[in-house]
Amino acid sequence: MPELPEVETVVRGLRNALPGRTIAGLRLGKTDFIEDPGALESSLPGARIEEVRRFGKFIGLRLAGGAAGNGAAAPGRWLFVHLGMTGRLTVSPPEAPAWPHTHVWFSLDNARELRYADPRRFGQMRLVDEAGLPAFLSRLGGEPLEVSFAEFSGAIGRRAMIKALLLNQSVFRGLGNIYTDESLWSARIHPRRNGARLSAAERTALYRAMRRILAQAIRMGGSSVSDYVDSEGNRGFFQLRHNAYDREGKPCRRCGARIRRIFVAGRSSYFCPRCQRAPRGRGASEVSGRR
DNA sequence: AGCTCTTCCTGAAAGC
DNA sequence: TGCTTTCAGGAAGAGC
Repeated sequence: MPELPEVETVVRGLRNALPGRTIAGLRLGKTDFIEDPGALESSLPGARIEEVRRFGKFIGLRLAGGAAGNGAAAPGRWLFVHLGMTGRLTVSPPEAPAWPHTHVWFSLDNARELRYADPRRFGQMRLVDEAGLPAFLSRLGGEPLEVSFAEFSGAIGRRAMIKALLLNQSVFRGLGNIYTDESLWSARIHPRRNGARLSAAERTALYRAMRRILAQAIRMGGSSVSDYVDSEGNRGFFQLRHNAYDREGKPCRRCGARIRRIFVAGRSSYFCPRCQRAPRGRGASEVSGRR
């Protein structure tokens, strides 16, 4: 599942290949994950890719030129790509075999292809013009690696389970199931703890853990637990360092207790029942079913 | 405000 | 062995 470190890795790769290139043409397969497929087809050919940026889990390609639809020069705009769970955005020679479920092919002006493959099509692709950018960004919280401790502390000081807060993209943008579980394990905080009830020491530990883990994961090229590969098709290695995520029944690397899995905020949550003490009240460590 | 439930979709894994 | 069923999960929307 691509989260912040995986998307950052993809973006760094795309930065080596895309800026300055012009989109010569594009071909679409299934389009139900694209907000307005017609807009892509009619206006992207001829557009130049100026910049590649990451906004949380979104990959943003800043474009200039291309058709505006009425013959006038197109305004600046962004093509946003979200990889969902199984999306892959890669650059390859046109003759290279495509992954199964490739649905978008952008031919570039240097005989390379930018391709988007996504078996489950939980990804997204949409065009946003400059005027729409503030509205797009307003739905997203701060970047986890850029917010100050004061901002972090304020954002999680809410009456909701800390796991739900960290996953909520309007609180912070870019965290997903893997990095929330890893951060909470590292900071010894149970996923069902109430954000507003975390002590200053716990908030500090969580802030530091989150930053350290994200930075380390980026250095290792992200976690490849599902279909994730970078822009060149390579897998990441951080999955080898996971301490909690996907380790149900395995010994905690800190205390030896068995890692458990419960559902919190509608997601699997892996944690150590000994290191991460449940909040007082209901049996928060009981394994609950879903649906 | 914030929770649960549902929907989207496919392939891997479990079940029979 | 082989076919069928179950299920995970990011985001968004509905309903409570």
